[in-house]
Amino acid sequence: MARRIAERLWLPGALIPGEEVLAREFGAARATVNRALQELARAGLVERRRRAGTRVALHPVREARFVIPLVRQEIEARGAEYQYRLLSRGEAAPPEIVRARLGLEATASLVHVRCLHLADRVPYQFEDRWINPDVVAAAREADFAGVSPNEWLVEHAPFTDAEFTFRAAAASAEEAAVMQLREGEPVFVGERITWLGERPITLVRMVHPSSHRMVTRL
Amino acid sequence: MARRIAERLWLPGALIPGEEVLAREFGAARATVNRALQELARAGLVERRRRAGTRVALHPVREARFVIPLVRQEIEARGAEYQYRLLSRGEAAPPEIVRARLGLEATASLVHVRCLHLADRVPYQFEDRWINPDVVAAAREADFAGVSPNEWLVEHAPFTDAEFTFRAAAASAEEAAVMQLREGEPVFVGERITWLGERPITLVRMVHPSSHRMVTRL
DNA sequence: GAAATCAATTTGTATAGACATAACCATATC
DNA sequence: GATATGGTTATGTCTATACAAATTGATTTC
Repeated sequence: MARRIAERLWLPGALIPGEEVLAREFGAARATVNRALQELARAGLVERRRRAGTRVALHPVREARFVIPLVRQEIEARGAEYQYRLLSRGEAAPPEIVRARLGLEATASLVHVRCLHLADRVPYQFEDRWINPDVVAAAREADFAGVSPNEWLVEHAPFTDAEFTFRAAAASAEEAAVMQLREGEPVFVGERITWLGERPITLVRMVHPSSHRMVTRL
Repeated sequence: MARRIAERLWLPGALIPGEEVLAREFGAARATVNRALQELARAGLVERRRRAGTRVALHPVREARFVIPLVRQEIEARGAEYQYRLLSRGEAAPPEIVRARLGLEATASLVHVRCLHLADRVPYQFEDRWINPDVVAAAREADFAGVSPNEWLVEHAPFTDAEFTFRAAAASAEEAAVMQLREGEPVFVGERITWLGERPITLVRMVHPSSHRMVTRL
């Protein structure tokens, strides 16, 4: 069926035969045709609606999927040597922008960790993280000297929801110093917020040098 | 089952009961349990292997999914006015870097289109595209004056494979001029290559000002 | 002791059948 | 003519059953 769409045997917008008809044609059970069509729908090739039938997507709103591994795995997968350096660790009232993004009270106090991940001794990612100790109490005791908060949280704080943001930005003076860049140089910034149910766990800002590439195939 | 994992009732790395046992426990058919577990596996929460069973993922390699809509839809979805401006259109031998990325012969000649997408009269995306007329012959006739190559290709050239790359870069002199930025200012660059089977269709470079954000929730 | 073989187990996938659910469409009602 | 009503139909999802495929672990063989 994917081939028929690619070869324009079934044109965009066209209604394709019903599951029962296709099942008979392909000599398969309707359940099997259903599974196949659901896969095509997930891939964005067709649009399905009850009673209305299945049609070839007019504007295939495809989606790209990016795996989000641990930094260490990401670095080691490239065959590079991984190093971790803790820059600072403390507890403080977060800046207004962080507080608001996490939807916290004005009185909230968060664990703040800044650290650096290196690949072959070159700065790869600068991590600036705020952790909510009301949800992850153990974060108050963790010293993050040996294990990065990234890995520590995977072990200690499961999450149910997450939001990712990616953008380009100019390196701040601090980021430039840490990453061995010039101030104002473009950097690739990822931001992630995770929740356990309704409660925010952590907000992390991950800064990469502009040589960084996020790639995916579909 | 997702709840059990989130609540650490089933710990990371632990082997969870077999499908048959779970089916009995939940009062469902094994096929249903199988579907549920396959969903959890796709979400990266568990890892499954035949005969070995299902275990809770140690390092939940989650994946983020970004929908890749048409620029116009993206802009209109924000409630902004969409405008399109064709900057140039021609046919030429591509620069070596483009040729190599597409895996083409040195003699290849490609259709080259440069255009601008605006949101509320502000430059939103600069599109620099190369199209392979050997695969999409109609591209030689299309003038791209009214419809952007982005939308034109969706209508005229189905693809089977695609590769997306995102990164931060410094605006070139040309990009800065077109996007009303200063040269060297950070820009968010997306690059997409699509293929029909083995044959490359198009390579597009999409440049956004640094205010652009790519967001997803999971 | 190492390698080959084999049975058991768990997931993967297919089947047929059933009912649920949503949406379209024609008809009836006001 | 506008609004309800209900039948029809395509997809959504579940059940029960069967067999395939992969991998483990024990056993046998050399």
